[in-house]
Amino acid sequence: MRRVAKRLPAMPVTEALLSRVIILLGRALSAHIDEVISPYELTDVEFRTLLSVYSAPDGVAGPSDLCASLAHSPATMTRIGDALVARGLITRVLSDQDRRRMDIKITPQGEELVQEVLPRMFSYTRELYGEFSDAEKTRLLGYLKKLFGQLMLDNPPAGKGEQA
Amino acid sequence: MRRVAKRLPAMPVTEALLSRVIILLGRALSAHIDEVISPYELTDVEFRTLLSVYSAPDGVAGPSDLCASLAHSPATMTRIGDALVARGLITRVLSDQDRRRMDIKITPQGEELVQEVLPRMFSYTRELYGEFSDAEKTRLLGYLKKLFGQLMLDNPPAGKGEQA
DNA sequence: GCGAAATATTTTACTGCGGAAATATTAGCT
DNA sequence: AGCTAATATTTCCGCAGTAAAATATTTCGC
Repeated sequence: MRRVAKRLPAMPVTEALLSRVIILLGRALSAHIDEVISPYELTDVEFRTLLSVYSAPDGVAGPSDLCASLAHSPATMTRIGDALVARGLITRVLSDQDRRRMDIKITPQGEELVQEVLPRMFSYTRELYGEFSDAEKTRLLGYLKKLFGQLMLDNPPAGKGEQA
Repeated sequence: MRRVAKRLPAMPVTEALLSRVIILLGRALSAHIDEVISPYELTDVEFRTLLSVYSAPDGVAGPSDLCASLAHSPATMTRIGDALVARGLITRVLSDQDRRRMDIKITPQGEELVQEVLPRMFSYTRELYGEFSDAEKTRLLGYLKKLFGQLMLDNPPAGKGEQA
């Protein structure tokens, strides 16, 4: 990147570097999540979907709810559901009130898996920010949120999921 | 996420939130890059490859160099090269010194494209950090680098490209 | 109540990105 | 010369995701 800067002096070096590092960090963090859940034969989106069901207000959610909060198409959500049902992690039955809908619930095995996986992520996450003081973490989060807000101004203000 | 925290009090909320926001930011930034280059009918990896060639030390690079610095497989790099050649943005000829290698050079049209696209990215990038003072940007970058360093300790220290 | 429009989900067919393995060619070493 | 390693390409395949059509059900206006 320095080499690019040499050829285009108008480049905002620090800012471009910031964006680049954020992108790389995002990828690395995603990759780590994949790694933690890979032994369970789940993809990241499957796991995140399971988490959404796990934490759903009444323990029930419909595919459309999950589509909205996870930003996937209905077709994708169907296949994710198939996978989770096949693994016995969720159940999917027709809703009594509205028989167009499906009621998705987590199974005991699903809860068990979540409660087994999340602590592993937590310990790694804690380790990751071990060198940060509480004040630093707070300040970093503030910066990131500010950036996020700026990014959502012009860009599609389409809700990126669960609103932090 | 708050709902998850309610069910698992052991969760490091701030830290998890930090990681989540970084991932989302990374995706949003990537999406914006895609958006800027989409009128040129180039994918992000094609554009990044073009940039690598643009800024290559002697204006020449081989597929294997690009593979290493952009973390792609040889097969992928061949196809990226095909696309860039088809658009007349690079040339790819057998090296004289080593006839296993290809010498990839950027064409005038390629340089033109880079010099047309980058300024657009720059102006957006500047805007993005408009609310940040120099000191804040520096501090943010410091935090992110610290995090990056921590992340590269345990994780595959496999070089993530051009070393910032 | 009954038909039309709206809603929720699934199915089908397709795209795009990326990689692994096999192949061909060449370089370097002894 | 002959063997091994390096370089790039081709072929084939898989994964993840979507759009649009198909299906089933509910809601609303009259």
